[in-house]
Amino acid sequence: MRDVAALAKVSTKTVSRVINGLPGAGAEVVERVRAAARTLGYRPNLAASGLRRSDKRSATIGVLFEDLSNPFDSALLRAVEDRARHNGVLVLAGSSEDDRALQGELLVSLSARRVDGVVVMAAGGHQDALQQERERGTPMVLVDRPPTFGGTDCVTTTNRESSREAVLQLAALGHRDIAYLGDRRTLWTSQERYTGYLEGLAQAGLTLREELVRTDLHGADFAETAATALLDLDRPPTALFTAQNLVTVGAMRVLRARGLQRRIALIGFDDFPLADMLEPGITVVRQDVPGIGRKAAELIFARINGDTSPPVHAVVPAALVRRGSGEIAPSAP
Amino acid sequence: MRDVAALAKVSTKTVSRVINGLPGAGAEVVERVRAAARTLGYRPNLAASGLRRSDKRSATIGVLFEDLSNPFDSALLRAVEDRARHNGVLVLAGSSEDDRALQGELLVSLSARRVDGVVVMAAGGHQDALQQERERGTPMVLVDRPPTFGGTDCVTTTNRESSREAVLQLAALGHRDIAYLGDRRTLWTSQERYTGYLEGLAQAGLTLREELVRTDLHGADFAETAATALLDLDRPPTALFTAQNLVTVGAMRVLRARGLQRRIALIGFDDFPLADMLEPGITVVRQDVPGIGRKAAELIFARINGDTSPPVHAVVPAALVRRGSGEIAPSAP
DNA sequence: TCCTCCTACGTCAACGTTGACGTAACCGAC
DNA sequence: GTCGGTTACGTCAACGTTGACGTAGGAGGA
Repeated sequence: MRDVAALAKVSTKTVSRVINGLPGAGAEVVERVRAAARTLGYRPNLAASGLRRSDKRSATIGVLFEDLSNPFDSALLRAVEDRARHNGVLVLAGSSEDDRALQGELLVSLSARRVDGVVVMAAGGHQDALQQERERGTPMVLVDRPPTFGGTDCVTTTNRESSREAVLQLAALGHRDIAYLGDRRTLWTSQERYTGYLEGLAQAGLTLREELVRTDLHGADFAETAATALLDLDRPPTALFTAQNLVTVGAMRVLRARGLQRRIALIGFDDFPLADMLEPGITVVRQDVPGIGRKAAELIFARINGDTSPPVHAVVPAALVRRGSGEIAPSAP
Repeated sequence: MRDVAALAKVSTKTVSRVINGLPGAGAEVVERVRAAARTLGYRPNLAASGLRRSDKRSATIGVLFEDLSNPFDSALLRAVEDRARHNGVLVLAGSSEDDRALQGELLVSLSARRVDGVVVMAAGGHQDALQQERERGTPMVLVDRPPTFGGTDCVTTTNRESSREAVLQLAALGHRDIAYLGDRRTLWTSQERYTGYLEGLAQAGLTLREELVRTDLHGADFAETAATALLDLDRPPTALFTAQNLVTVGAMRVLRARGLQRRIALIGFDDFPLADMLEPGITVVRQDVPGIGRKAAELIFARINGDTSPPVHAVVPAALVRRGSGEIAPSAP
C-alpha cells in the first residue's frame, strides 16, 4: 500500500479511500491510484483491514460438517456457500468426523481466524465446546441436529413425522413385520427417526417386535450384516425401514444378493443419486437439502447483521418419494 | 491479550511466549497466564499474529473447484482437507461454476485473505487470472486440468490412456460402431478423452464414423437427447463410450428406457456411487480421487514450505472397473 | 472584504501480536 | 570478588490498514 501511495504520489490514507470507494478523492487522483495499484499488483490485506476497522468483520464464516465428501454434507455446503457468496463472504470448511475433540479443535481454529459466524453439524454427545464458543458471542447455527443448550438457532428436517409417514405407508400395504435399521443411537436424528417408527407402529395398531430393531449401524457394511441377520430370522420382516443413507444402501445390497428386492418392501431415509435408476426404484424420504442450507445461511447472516430476535428452530419438511420399493405389498408366506 | 497480561500480572510479551510455547517463561508464570487465558476465554488473533510474524503465514489454503456438491469435487476437497488438517491448515473452499469471471473474483478474495496457497480446478478458456495470481508468487497447484502457462504444478489422471483402453476393450469384444459422448469441448479433459477414443479406434483398425461423435453435452439432459439421436440412426452404435459422469447417467437412462441396457455396451469415464448396484453393473474408468487429492495437497504444501524444484505434472493412474455393461458383445443384427 | 463551509487531501495513532533488544537477577568458575 | 553466561522477564516498534482529526484552498454568501 505504501508503494502504491508513493507511486501515485499520495498518502496511504488516500489509497485507502480509493480502494474502498470512499468519497474525498478527486477524479484524477483516483485514476492515478488505480493505475498504480494495477501496475504493482496490489491486493488489500483483509486481515490488517479487519484489525483496524471498527466492525471487525473477517467476511468469512466457518462450516463444520461431519464429512464433506458425503453427498448430504456437500450439498448443504454448496447451498451455504452460494448464499455466502452473495454476501461477499467466503467459507472455511472442515470435516469433524463426528468426533467431539476434532470438532473442538476446528472450532478453536475458526475462532482464531475470527470468523463472523459458524454453521455446525454438531458431533454426537455433549456439546460443551459448541456452547462455550457460542457463549463467547460467536453467531452460530446448528444444522441437522439441534443444540442441547439454549440461545442458538437451528435447522432440521421432519425426522419424526416423515419416519412415521413411511411406516404408516408400509402398514397400509398390509405389512405387519416392519424392521427398523438405524444409525448410531447417539445421533439425535437417529433417535427422532426411531421415535417416528414407534409412533407409526402404534398408530397402525402394530406391536413392536424388538428383534426387528437394529441400531448403531455405522456404515453400509454394518447394515449388510444387520439386514442379513434380520432375513435369517424364523419370522423375517416383510418390510424394511432404513433410517439413513448408507444403511439403505447396505440393506439394498443384501436384498439384491438374495433376489428379494421385489418381494420385501424398503423405504429409506435420505435420498441418494440414482435411487430412481435401480430396479425397483428406491422409495425414500427426501430431505430438502438446498432448503436447509438456504435457511441456515439466512439465519447465520441475519445474526451476523445484528438480528437479536429469539432463537429459531426451523424445520424444513421432507417428502416421501415413491419409486417402487416402498410400494411392495407383503407376499403370501 | 492485554487483559490476560493484566490478570496474570505479566507483560503481553510474556503472554505471547506462553501461548506460543516459547522458552523464557517460568513454570509459575506459565500457570498464571494459562489460568488467566482460560478464565477470560482468550483466543489468539491469528490475523494480527500473521501480520507481525516474519513468515506471514495465514495457515489457510484456498480450494477453488467447479462445484463442491459434485461427488468428484467433494471427494477431492475432502482429500485435500485431510492433508491440510495434518499441517494445522484450514481450507477456504469455493465453487467457480466453471465461470472464469467468478473464479477470478474468488481468487482475488482468497488473495486478500493472504492464503498460503491455492488448489484450483481451472475454469475452461484462458487462464489469465490464474496466471496473474501465480506470477504474484502465490503457490498454486492445478487439479484435473493442466495450466496453459508455465511454472505451475498440476495433477491429472490418465485421461487419454484410459479412454483408449476402454475403446480397445469394446473393440476386442467385436464392436465396430462405438459412439463417443462427451462433455464441453473447452475442457481439457474432454479433449484428452476424445483423443484417447480416436487412438483406440485407430489402434483397433476401426474407422471413425463422425455421426457417432456427440460432444458439448452439458449435463445429463443433453446426454439423453444425444443418446436418443444416436440410437435412432439407421446404423446405430452397438457400444457407447461416455466421457463424463453425468453423460454416463443420461445415456444409461435412455438405454434403460428402451430396454437396451443388456444389448448395447456402455463404458463411462468417472465412477459414481451405486454403479455396481445397477443391472447390469456399469463398467467405468475409475479415477483415484483420493490419490489425486493427496498428491495435490502434497505438492501445495511442499511449495508453501519452500520447495523450488521444477514444476511437476503428476499423473495419477485411473483403472477400468469391469461390472458388466462394458462386457456386452455386439448382438447379431 | 471577511467569514463560513465544503472538498480534497494529509497526519497520527491504534487494532493485536511478535521480533529485536534491553536488563536485572542469579549461577558457577577462576 | 569479579566476570562471563544464562534465565526470565520487560520495552519498544512495526506488520498493513483505517478512524479521528487537522489543514489548505476555493466557492459562496453577507
